[in-house]
Amino acid sequence: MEQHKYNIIDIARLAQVSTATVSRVLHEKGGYSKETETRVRRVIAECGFQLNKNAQGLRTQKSRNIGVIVPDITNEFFARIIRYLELFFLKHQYSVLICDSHEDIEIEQLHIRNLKEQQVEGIIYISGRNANPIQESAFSIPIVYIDRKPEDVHIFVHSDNRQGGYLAARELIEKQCRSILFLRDQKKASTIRQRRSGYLEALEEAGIAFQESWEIMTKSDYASVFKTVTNLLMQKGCFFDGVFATNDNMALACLHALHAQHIQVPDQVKIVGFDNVSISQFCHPALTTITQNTELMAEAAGDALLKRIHHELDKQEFIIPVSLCVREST
Amino acid sequence: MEQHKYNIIDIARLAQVSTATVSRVLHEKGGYSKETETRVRRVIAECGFQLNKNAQGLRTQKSRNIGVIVPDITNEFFARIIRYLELFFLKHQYSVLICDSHEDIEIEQLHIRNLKEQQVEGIIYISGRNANPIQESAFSIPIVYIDRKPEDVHIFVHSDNRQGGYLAARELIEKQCRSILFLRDQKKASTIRQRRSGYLEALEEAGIAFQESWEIMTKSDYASVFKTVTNLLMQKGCFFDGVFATNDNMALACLHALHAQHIQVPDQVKIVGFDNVSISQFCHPALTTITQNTELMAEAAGDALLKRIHHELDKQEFIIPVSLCVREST
DNA sequence: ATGAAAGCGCTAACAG
DNA sequence: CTGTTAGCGCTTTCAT
Repeated sequence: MEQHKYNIIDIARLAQVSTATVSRVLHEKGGYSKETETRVRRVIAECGFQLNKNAQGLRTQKSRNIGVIVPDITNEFFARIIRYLELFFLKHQYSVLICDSHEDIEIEQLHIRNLKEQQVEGIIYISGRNANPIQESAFSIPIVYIDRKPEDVHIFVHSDNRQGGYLAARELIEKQCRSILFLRDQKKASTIRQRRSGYLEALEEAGIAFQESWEIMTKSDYASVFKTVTNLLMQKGCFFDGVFATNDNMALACLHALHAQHIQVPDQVKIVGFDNVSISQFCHPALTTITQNTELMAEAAGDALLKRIHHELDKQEFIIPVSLCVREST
Repeated sequence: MEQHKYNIIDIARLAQVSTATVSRVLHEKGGYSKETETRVRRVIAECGFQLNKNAQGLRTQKSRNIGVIVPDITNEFFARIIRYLELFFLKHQYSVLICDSHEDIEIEQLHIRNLKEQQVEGIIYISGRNANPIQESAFSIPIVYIDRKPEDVHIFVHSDNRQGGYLAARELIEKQCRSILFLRDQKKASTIRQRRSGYLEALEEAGIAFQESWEIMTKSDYASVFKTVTNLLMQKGCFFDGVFATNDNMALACLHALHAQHIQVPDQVKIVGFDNVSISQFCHPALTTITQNTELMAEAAGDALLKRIHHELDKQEFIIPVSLCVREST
């Protein structure tokens, strides 16, 4: 194959036209005859010409790049959103620059600096459960937030967490649970608050009085949850017959802790998780859980960002519906 | 904050120097007095000036971008490699453009076209277990392959799969297994072939004669593996006391299939997986597995690519050591 | 130690 | 329908 990299001037020369015409053909702007078009296209194909995005971006002041900042790409839930985001923007001829912040403020700053240098036209900020206190002003670039409500006014999209909490609790109640733990991350986040209120709503609807002792706070990693649940069992026995955990990993740790104490799931205790990541389907018994629609979330965020870039949107909140996925743990 | 975007000319004017000097300060090239330096730096800081990578790339013909193509970012093993790659290149002032091919040749082409337009200086191609037959020539851009041996000469890095297979089988043998299944993806891939040969080596070393019926081929998704193992159990009973699965997901499916037939792990059958993804640590019983060192893989690949870009490397194979992680399934 | 100026590849306004 | 040309922001050679 050709070693030399062709530019638009080479193409113009070879096709015996001006660079303007080549550019017009390239972008299907019209204003050229059928013959010139075919001639130009043929030369482009023959040379394997590729547009130089740097030059284009410099000239047009539009990079067609957008940045995505995520706390941990290794987390399946985030990875899924990113996947759909990429697909969405590919369709719209934008490139996506993915930045894993490792929940480290310095790395995040480095990434943001880089995104600005890359002239991104917009940023999607996925904060997830572990919201960092980032600076939001001082930003002339449009930002769409996923999963986290920023302090000042902005665009953000998130699941219908309240509904999720409600569906989870209702499922447990329908399966005859009367003492339902709310096993949650100790961090305070709007997502958790919303899930809690849905859970409370379902309890109330069923005429079940919420007990303070049902709300179990813990660090959200597997080992911590396992220990918390085990301690609970040791100290107070199995005084509950249902658990709503605020994510699948916590639900799984809870499941194993119960199992280790010879408590049967779902016979003695039923469990509902949140997220519907693959682990919930491949554990034993498979977890009933709340599905967050990552595809819809990504599309809503992408749409919103594009609109924002084109000044067709100022501020808005997008709430993505969730659904109950019943498996073996209830 | 300032709304206007400053460029190097603005800075030059404000600092009463030429753009050349600003550029020199920016890149610490020397050739300026202490005073000018401080003056320039102050202006830069005050304005929040950010370099324009498009212009820089255009002028220098170096984008400082590298592309990473991956079949599925949702797969934790790949996601971990990406994470480390990002970190590595961040350190080296390169941006990483991550492309999820969805194992779809068309999407991959789109991504490759985009990477070329972005003027990437190199590409890291992670093919994983599901190698696509991609075009490798017709490429003037340096490529480093991870996990897959390309047909023509190139740079590639992969785990010591043979050693992994050997360690897995030896662990099983040491724990008194004498009939050890090799549960593998039906696809033929160099990684699997290597793991197989390590497994055979360990058997031979222990004086165990390999039986054809021990090699179980199956599609690698959870449901298929579950079905395959279940069928095996139905038809031939539990004629084995150990299983070496070529990845953790398969090992997990096997574990659950055994469990469903009331076969105890590790009492009756012991299992070793491969990869050491988080699921292997959070399942019950936790899986003994072979750890692939994703960090080292990423660093080797990054190093190699950088060297290749600077013409300091032509062709080479990098083999990354693996290790045995003993947990509860053996 | 510093500045002037050319030019990277492309687009778009303007001229014809 | 097509061409000419200025200029996007930056680096770098050559002068001074």
